[in-house]
Amino acid sequence: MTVTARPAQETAAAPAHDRVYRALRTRIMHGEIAPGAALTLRGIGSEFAVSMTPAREAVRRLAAEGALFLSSSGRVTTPELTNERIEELAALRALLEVELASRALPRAHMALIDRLQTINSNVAEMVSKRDAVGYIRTNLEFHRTLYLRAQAPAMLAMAETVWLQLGPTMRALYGRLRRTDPPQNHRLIIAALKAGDEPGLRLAVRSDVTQGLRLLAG
Amino acid sequence: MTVTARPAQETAAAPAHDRVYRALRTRIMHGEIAPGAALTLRGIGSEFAVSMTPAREAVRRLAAEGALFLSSSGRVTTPELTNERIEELAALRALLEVELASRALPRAHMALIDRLQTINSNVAEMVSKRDAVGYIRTNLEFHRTLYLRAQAPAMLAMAETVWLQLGPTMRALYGRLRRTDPPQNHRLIIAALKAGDEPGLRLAVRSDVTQGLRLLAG
DNA sequence: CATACCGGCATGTGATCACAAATCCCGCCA
DNA sequence: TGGCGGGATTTGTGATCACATGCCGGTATG
Repeated sequence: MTVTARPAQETAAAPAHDRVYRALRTRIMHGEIAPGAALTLRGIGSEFAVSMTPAREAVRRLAAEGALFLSSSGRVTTPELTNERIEELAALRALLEVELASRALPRAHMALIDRLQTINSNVAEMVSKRDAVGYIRTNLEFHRTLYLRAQAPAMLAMAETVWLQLGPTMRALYGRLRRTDPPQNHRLIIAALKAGDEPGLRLAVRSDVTQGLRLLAG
Repeated sequence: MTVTARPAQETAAAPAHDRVYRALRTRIMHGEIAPGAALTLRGIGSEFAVSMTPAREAVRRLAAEGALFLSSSGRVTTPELTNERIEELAALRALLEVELASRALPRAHMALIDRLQTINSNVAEMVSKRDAVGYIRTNLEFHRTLYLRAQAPAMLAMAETVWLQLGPTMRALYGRLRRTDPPQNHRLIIAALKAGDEPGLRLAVRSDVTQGLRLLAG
């Protein structure tokens, strides 16, 4: 088939493997797939109406980012993380996101803070609706919006890779915990941004990032 | 063709795409390819006596790790980093490797320190021989040997990803700077390990990781 | 009733091919 | 002499196929 040249709308005319990659990536990052779930190349191919070739490329790419696990025989599943691995990834989030927030701080003007507050109200809504996927999505949007201001694309890419790896597990985790209180740490982050309080910001981000992942230790 | 089932020697019987991936990865990480150098799928395929399919998978995997750059039309080159990107990657190295070293410290016994000293003498030899690739290789071996003790595989994988991205640029950088003095920071690292001095270790690692990358700012 | 064997099916791997588009190079014209 | 157009070639993309292997059933046997 090759590229059918979208009549309009699309500016890039994305190749098939890229469309598949992006679709799967979003699904995994948002926790729409359970940990340990199996995928097949032919299954992916038929779902997106492509052959095995682009499906394979998308899967390889995701596996390289740690978003998928390839068994020794090549079978594809979402990763089932051990507690140790989860703690390590949480530590990575803390390390990377504290730095990103710190770099974003001097560039965070009122317009950005307003946007963060808007997003945060969406987060609160998702929490109250107990919409796990919606919560993960808006929560990541909150963090990404802040970190984009850091002007550090490589660092942001690494943070997103960690989110990807945690995706399926996040879903399982947030499904387990029944919370309806709004995200308190997000308010601390916004307050620290307003005050230009860097130590406070670092602490708030660290708490926000590690809070949800701690409860599995019990 | 498929797998020809190695008679012996190999424990894993690596698939073609994996062999290609590993070979290219080593080359790139060790700085054996110049920044901006072009690769072709057919070229890679014929070099490793495989078809385009495994070559493509290896390239995609490396591109996902940032080791290769794919132009919008799909052309494959090693990345040409801007100064900003190099500084960001150096900051990432500092962030990740300081943490890894810190986690390795409590587990660093004499046997490990001895091995580090042996590796370090190899580093010194490479420096005196002005062997850029050999220097990069032994230098990374020094760091990896230390960080393996941190028992943090995800964090180590991220650090290696950063090394990969810097590979081609490292070569160009170290080729430019004519140094023959042995690695002073490595000695500081070893001394801090012996003394169990965590702040000193963090500082030494940070200096070692950022030193070589600073000179481009001038 | 548990376990080991075995056959069929599902699945990943790699080769090959057709196609489109990007790139390159050479000659032409101003 | 320098820039530009156009055709040949290079190059990535995606589909399809043959094949080996691994997985999962049933069945027979202890």
